Amino acid sequence: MVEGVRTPVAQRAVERIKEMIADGEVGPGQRLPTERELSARLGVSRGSVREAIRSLTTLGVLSVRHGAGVYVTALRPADLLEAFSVLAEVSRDETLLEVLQVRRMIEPAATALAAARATPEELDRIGGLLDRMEEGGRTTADHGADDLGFHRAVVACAGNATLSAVHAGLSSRTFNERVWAGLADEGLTDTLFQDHRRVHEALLARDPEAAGAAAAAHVLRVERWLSLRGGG
Amino acid sequence: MVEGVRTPVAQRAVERIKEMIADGEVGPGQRLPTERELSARLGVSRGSVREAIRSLTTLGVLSVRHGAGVYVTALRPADLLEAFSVLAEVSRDETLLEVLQVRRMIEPAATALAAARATPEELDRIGGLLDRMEEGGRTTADHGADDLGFHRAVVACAGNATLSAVHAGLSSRTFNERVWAGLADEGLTDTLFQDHRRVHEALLARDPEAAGAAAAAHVLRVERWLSLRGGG
DNA sequence: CAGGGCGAGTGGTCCGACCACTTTCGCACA
DNA sequence: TGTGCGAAAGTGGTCGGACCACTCGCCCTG
Repeated sequence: MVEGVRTPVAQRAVERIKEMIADGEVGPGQRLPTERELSARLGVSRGSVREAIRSLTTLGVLSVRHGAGVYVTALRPADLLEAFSVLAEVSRDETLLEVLQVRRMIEPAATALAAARATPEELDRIGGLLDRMEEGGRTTADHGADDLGFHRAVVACAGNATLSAVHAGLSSRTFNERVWAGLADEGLTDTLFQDHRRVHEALLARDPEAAGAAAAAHVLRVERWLSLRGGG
Repeated sequence: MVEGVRTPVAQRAVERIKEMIADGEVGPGQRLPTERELSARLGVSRGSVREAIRSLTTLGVLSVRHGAGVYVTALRPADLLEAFSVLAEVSRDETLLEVLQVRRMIEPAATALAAARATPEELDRIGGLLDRMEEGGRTTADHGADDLGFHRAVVACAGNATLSAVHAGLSSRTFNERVWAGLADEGLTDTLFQDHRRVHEALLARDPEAAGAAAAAHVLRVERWLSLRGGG
């Protein structure tokens, strides 16, 4: 025997469950066998089954309902990418620059798409977000959160759930708060507000190019601030 | 008491461990306390601690070494986005169109960056990939795998690990194999080879715009084929 | 027929035991 | 004195069983 590779039981259980889904034994939205039955069928302890389920739940493949059973999710990108948001959550400055660089690739294109596809209601709602954001009495932390909401709303208008999920993974509230606090120190809050208005106007005008350009300028502003602050 | 929200213990354990990392109590590469000690410190059973660890391991935040301990990963995007690759693995056709749309946003920009940053060695290697790919005797499945390698190599030249990780999550070998098989049926294999060559030439010429355009055309070709096949 | 309650079934959590693996340290040997 | 090996301690891996918390459906009651 030169095997040498001992795969953890829980890991194998993950594979087996994934197979059950891939083979169509259980489809999206359907219920998985009981933890106790899976335990018997896979020949592993219930604890290991639970670890496997926990793993797939974290990935957004399964969804657990206490007392009711374990279900396969709809397997939509949004389900699978929710976990993905830890990235921006634990990343550090060097990687934040990388993250922003990727956002600068995505957001302009997404915003351009939004200009073509956004519904009047969506545009209205975005305008409302901006109005509220510019009201007095809001902290920089609020601004960071509002900004996040604004960008997500815009990207959502593009009508691509995968895009929204990826974008969400590249954004984070805490990071945004830091950025807005930093930019406020330099008196750039109004400049950022203007960036937002410019995007909104381009969306209202159904002008993809202008929308994309406005979004690119906005992200670039943040990116430049971060790189200067980090470098010097 | 109108609380009503009973957070699962294991979930809270996840939060606590994430806090430990966010607060710098344990940094990247460092060892976490023992499962048994965490169990005591968090006031939950070892089983629940294990589920929490399993969850964070799945996310790429922790790494477990049997008999040696649990470690925090380097927390590089590549670590955190590995899990992300399940997306392309279990997605179905409708979402594949969304995925391709996102790739069409990313790849041109990434390829343009690569034109500016690629080292001669990298360009050489990419040329070698293309040579091998165009040799005789390769199946369409091989072509799909080769294509994946080509795109990943190009994106890697951009020098942005986050970008590479996101791109990897949006690509999948099995999907590529299907596409190349389908396109081969329509005699388009050579057209795709030409797409690749055009990208490579633009990289060699250090021409970002041409590189981006070539990449966009390539992805668009695949996207169009998929949407036509899906629609009719 | 409608309402409510009870019970079976499911996931949630805990405990304690033992196995598999890694690392370390001290002893015996050269 | 140096070195290599083996035992032991410590860590994660797995198991089994027990009990709690929650959901749902059946059945009894009015």
